[in-house]
Amino acid sequence: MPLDSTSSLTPNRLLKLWHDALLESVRRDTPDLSARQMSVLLAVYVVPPPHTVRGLSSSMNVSKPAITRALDKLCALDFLRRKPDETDRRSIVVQRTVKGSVFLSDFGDSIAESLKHLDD
Amino acid sequence: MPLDSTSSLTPNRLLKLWHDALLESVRRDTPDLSARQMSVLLAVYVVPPPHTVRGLSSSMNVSKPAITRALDKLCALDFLRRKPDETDRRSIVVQRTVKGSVFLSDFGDSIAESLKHLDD
DNA sequence: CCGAATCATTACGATAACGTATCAAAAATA
DNA sequence: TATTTTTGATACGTTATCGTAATGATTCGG
Repeated sequence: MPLDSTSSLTPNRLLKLWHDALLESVRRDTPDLSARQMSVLLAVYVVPPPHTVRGLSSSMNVSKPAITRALDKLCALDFLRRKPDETDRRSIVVQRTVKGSVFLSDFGDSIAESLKHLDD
Repeated sequence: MPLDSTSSLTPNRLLKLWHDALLESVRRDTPDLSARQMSVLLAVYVVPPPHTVRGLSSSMNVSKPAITRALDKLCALDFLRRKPDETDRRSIVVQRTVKGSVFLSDFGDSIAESLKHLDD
């Protein structure tokens, strides 16, 4: 029997999954990112490149300065990297880093763990 | 074939699910809660009562003033309610509200929707 | 009883994030 | 080439949250 046929992921159970995984990340000493910051980070790792400030801004429906600030923090954490766009030097390209990959990979594992113990 | 046997919820796919659902909540005009605030709200709705400040504080590994402040915001939104504990009048009991139930119910539906379209 | 412990909250100064307006630099347009 | 547009970043004042330390109220223990 496949692991995911954890009875059926109803909205209520998904809410519990969200709670468990979120609680784990709040408890841990991991850098606590706002919803926006986390959303930016995930976008870069989950959505195919390239990623620019204006692209993230429009897809998230958030002002450009807010994206710039989120990038400031995520770059300071070394979770993302800004790289000048050679073809259009007004733009920058947001890239992944090893540290960011590890952070999100751990987070993904944490969600999977929460899913595994959803009935405990 | 059950809906949830969506191939198999690997950590990477769970990360994408998290991204999609989080993006939806960032995009929407819904009140944006910090991770801690969301965690408090979810705890009250997902974990069996009773809920007190000290209980939330210790389970989340967060200072009591931080919980009080989160409650300030969540009560202002009418997502939670403080009720004096009759048996021990030093304590308060945190309770659910209709508005909070609706908010979380909608959020659960949103996650379910993201799960449904995980492969789009 | 009366001091000590426990509960939630408030005070405080520091830090972080917000939105709007503006900026310099580069590109597109004319 | 001169003007306009676009891009990402900064400036500015405001609001929100933080952690530590106190505060008032209540309960517990001797």
